[in-house]
Amino acid sequence: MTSSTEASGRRPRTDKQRNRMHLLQVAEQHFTEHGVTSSLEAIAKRAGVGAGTFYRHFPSREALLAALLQARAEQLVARREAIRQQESDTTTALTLWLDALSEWATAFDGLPEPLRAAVTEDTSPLALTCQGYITTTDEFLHAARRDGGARPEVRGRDLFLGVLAMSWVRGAAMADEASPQALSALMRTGWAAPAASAETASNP
Amino acid sequence: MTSSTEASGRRPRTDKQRNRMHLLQVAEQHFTEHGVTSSLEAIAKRAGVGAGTFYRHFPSREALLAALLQARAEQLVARREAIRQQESDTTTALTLWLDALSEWATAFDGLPEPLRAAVTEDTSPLALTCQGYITTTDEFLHAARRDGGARPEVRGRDLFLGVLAMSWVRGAAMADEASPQALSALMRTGWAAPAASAETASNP
DNA sequence: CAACATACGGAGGCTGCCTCCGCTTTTTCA
DNA sequence: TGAAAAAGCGGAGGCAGCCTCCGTATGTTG
Repeated sequence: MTSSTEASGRRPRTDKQRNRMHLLQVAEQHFTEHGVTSSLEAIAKRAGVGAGTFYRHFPSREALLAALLQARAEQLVARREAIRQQESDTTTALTLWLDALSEWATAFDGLPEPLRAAVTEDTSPLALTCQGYITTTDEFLHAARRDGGARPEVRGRDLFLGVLAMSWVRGAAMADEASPQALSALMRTGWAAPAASAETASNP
Repeated sequence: MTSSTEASGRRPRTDKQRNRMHLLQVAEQHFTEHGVTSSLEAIAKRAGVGAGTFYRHFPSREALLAALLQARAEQLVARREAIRQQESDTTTALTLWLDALSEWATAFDGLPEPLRAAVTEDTSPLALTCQGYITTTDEFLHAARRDGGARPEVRGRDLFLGVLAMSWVRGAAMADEASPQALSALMRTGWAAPAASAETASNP
C-alpha cells in the first residue's frame, strides 16, 4: 500500500509514515475499547497529533476502518486458503468460512453497521473489501451447492448480508449467552422444521 | 395514556396536549422522510416549538419513538388477533406474525437499531414494547412447534432478533430487489439443504 | 380578575466533525 | 553543507446537533 495511490516519484516523508502507523495502532486500541463510533478527535488526541493530521491521513471514519481491516484481510485470506486446502467437505468449508467472516465482522463493536453501508455505497473505501468477501462467499457457496449441501436459491450476497446481520444482533445479545449461537444455527437451518415430504402436519 | 403516569389531580394544560399531538404528527412525518436519526431540533423547528418544549415532552429519541410506536402497537395487536382467529395453521400463523413484525420494524428508516438496543437495555422506553412482542412471538412459535412446524431448539427471542436483523439489512439491500425476500426465506429455511434427502436429488 | 401553577422559548454550554492556513520539518540539490 | 522548495503539521474556528436552564407567557382555579 505504501505510496501506491500516489503517482509521485517522491517517497513519502518519514514523519508521515510514522504518524500513520502510530494512528493505526492507537485507533485499533481505541476502537477495541470503545467501538467504531467513538470520537475521532479522541483518537487524534490520544495519538498526540492534531485533528488536521488525523484527517489528512484518514479523511473519514470509513477510510480509517478500511485501513484497519487491511491488516486483518491478510489473516482472513490466509484462513480462506487454509479452509480450501484442509477441508474436503464443501459444506463444512462454507460453514467455516461463514464463521471466519462472522469473527471478522465483529472485530470491533459496531463494525457491522459501516460494513452494511459499504455493501451498497460503492463510494465507501470499504466497498471493495466487502465485494471481495461476497465473491469468496459465493465461491464456497457454489462448491457446497454442487455437492448438494446448500439450497440452490440462496446467493452469496444474501449469506454475506446474513452474516453481517447476525453479527449486528450479537451486539445486543451479549447479555444472553445462547443467542449468538442460536442465531448462527437459525441462519443455517432456519426455524421451520424439516418437512421431509410435503405431508405437512395435519394433526397426527 | 393521558395523564396516566402523572399522579396529579390536575388535568394537563390544553396547550401541552396540543403540542404533544402536533409534535407526534410532525415527528412521524419527519422520520418517515428522513429516518429515525434525523435531527430532533429540526422536528421541533418544523413543529414551530422551541427545543425546550420538545425535550420536555420527549426526553430522548427513544421516548419519541416509543410514543410513535404506541399508535402502531394497536394495529399490530389487531393483526395478532386477526391471525389468531383466521389462521388455523399454526406454522402459517407464525409466518404471518413474523411478516407483521418485520413490517412494524421497518416503519421508519433506521428503526431496527434502537429496537435492538431496547431488547437489552431495560432502561429504554422501548424495552417494554419489545418484550411484549417477544412474548407474542414465543406464543406463536410454541403453537407451531406443537404442530411440528418449527424446530424445537429455536426460541422466540431469537426469532424476534432475527426479524430485527433482517429488517436492518433491508436498509442496505434496497438496491437489490431480491435480497429482502431472500433473507426472509433464509431465516425460514436456512441455507443448508435438507439433509434427510441429500441422496434423493430428484423428486416431488 | 387576580394569583397561582404550568408550560414555553430560545440562548448558551457542550461535544464532535471537519477545514483552512500559517508555521515547522524534511528533502532536494547545488 | 546550507539554503530553497516541497511536504506535512497543529489547532483555532466554523458548523451542527444534543440538551439544560430560567425568565417569561399562558392557561387554570376560585
